[in-house]
Amino acid sequence: MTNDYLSSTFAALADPTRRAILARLASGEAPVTELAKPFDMSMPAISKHLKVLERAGLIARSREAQWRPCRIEAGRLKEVAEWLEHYRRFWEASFDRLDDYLRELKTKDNPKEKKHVRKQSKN
Amino acid sequence: MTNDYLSSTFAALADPTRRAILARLASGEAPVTELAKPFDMSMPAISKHLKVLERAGLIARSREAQWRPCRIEAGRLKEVAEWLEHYRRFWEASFDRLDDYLRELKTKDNPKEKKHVRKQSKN
DNA sequence: TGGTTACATAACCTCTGGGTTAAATATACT
DNA sequence: AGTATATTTAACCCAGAGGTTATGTAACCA
Repeated sequence: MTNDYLSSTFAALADPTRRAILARLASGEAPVTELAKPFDMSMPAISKHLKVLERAGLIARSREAQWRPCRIEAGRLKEVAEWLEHYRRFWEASFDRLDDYLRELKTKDNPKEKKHVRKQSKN
Repeated sequence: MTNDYLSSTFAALADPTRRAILARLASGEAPVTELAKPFDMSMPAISKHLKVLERAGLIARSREAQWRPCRIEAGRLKEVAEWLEHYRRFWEASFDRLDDYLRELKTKDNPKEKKHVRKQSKN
């Protein structure tokens, strides 16, 4: 499942340095040295971050002489967006409407339940 | 900045158990024992996962007798969605149009550049 | 050929994350 | 008061993440 990828994608995004690198790459390809400039961090550290991003499928690296330009690879970000869509109603609906939704779900599934709804196939 | 929260939110979402818990909670409040049922895992492990989700602001817990019902708290998910929006064009635009975009960005910012664009204030 | 630049790999350290079992706490039930 | 149920806390273990310095490799330059 796409499930497997989600864990490594989220893990990769959980680091501010890596998110900053992605933000930089959003304005175009860049070689490693340039990506490293904003950070007070050794090159190997940056290299590791890039490897994490690459393994997570968030960036791709090519070769150009002695440079290794990096660019954003958007597929996994799209998967994250799709995963998030399942929860959109939680922040878009007004709270009242959300309550309505849950109450409806509850009574439809298990009319006698009072405390909490029972497990039901998710998603 | 919202930046601080993003790291803990993404970190919380990087675990499949925790995402499954969120998926379950998407269909309504549930107490801890019920959340634990699908998993071959000790209660303290679940308890820790819930604490991570709570600290990340992804769930909230209340009290009801000896139960601690959990529910989704959508604010942080919304922040993730907003963060993602900055990258939407990367998976939505056709590749040609993306190339156009980057080329335009590049020439506008630094007309003489050939290999790669220079650093520029991000986002 | 030798030096410089760009980057990766190796070896190491430390801290945290995710799991365990055992014990504590809180509420309800009789 | 005494037991059962629900949940958290404590103490521990181990693997992995994120950083370091030192070293290796590859391409360009003179």
